[in-house]
Amino acid sequence: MARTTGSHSDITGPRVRAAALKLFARHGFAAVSMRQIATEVGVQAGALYNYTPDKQTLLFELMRDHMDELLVAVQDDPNAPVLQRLEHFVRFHIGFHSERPDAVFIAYMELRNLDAENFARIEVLRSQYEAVLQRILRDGAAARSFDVADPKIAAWAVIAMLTGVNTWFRDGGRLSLDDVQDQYWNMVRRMVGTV
Amino acid sequence: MARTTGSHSDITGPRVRAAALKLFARHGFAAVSMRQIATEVGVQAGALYNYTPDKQTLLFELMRDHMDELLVAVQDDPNAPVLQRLEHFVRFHIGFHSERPDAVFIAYMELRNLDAENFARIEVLRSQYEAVLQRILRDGAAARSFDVADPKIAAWAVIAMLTGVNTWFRDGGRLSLDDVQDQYWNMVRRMVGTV
DNA sequence: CTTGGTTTTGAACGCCTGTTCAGTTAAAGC
DNA sequence: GCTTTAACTGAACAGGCGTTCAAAACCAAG
Repeated sequence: MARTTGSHSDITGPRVRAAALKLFARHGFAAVSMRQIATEVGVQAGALYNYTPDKQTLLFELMRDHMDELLVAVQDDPNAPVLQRLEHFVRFHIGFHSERPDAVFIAYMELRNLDAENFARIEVLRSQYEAVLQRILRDGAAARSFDVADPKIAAWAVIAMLTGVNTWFRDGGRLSLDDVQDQYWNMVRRMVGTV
Repeated sequence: MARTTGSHSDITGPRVRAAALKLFARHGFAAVSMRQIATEVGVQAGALYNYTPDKQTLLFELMRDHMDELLVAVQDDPNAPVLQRLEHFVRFHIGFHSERPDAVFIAYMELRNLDAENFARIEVLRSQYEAVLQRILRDGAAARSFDVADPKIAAWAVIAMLTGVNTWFRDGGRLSLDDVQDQYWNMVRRMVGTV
């Protein structure tokens, strides 16, 4: 036996995913060819197929990995004060998403390029994330800490608003991440009618 | 002279744009071929070039027409009470966008498929629309009717939130358009700290 | 019914697509 | 230093791409 450890696949594999992530985010899944990804990695197109069975799976796994990371990272303590839980969620969402703009972009833009089965899988993960915020809003409404007519819609509204940050926020711009988190937390706090 | 009136181009032209709008929204600009559009129209691919110089221009004109319509339709009366101006904007945005989901989808998703020049043109139009809401928020802040720390960011937050409606709202669903407009107006009113 | 202009066809252009695979390269373990 | 095998190349496959254009079809006006 030879070449089991220290083989290049440990290096090339991540580089393939990184190149795909970058190019898909920049130009869109359908507009990027396997040869473009290969060139970015510094390899021939055929070599990519050591790391993914096909282009569709490459996209799906990028999205799934992103959603998995998101679900692991979001943490909600049901025993904490509900206002604090909401603040934590808002700051977390902005912070987490601002650190991986490419993955976020792909996760929101390339859903329609997934086949039906993969689409359904991603949708499950997305719903699980939304459910975290819905739970917070429902608990807050039940405790009369919040005044939200429809927690589902309020959750969608908050998430859309927070995710929108990624369209303009750039590190080193006019506002620091902290500034942005403060401002959005302020807006969300009012939005849910905190009493 | 012959065949000046009643010629087919008056019919085919709009049909080409309608087919492109539908297919671009469903599958994405890069994933749709000129032959697919032609099939949808019931014509050969070559015939499309009587109606657009190329695929890129077809996309650009769909986006430009949508933005033009939007800018004509949005109406803000600087002399009206500022709270009323904001309410009108919120209800208008939701109503206008819910009527043309395909065009909205394209306008937000296909920016990266525009060449640099066309991208810049669309960005100008988008800024003009954002400026309408910014003006309202600024006026409201100046009159101490609103409490907004940063009108630019508040405008982005509101627009992102409102545009998010299109990802889930379907006519004939659980909520009527009026319900949705009411709920979002409620959230926005609180968000800007109406006094 | 002919004329003249509009609209469409259908084939062709060169190039790019995702994917496969026999053959080459190179490094780790003996 | 030889063997083994993971990693990669480079060519090929069948098919699709955007776009062009001569020729045909079509239809209203004269």
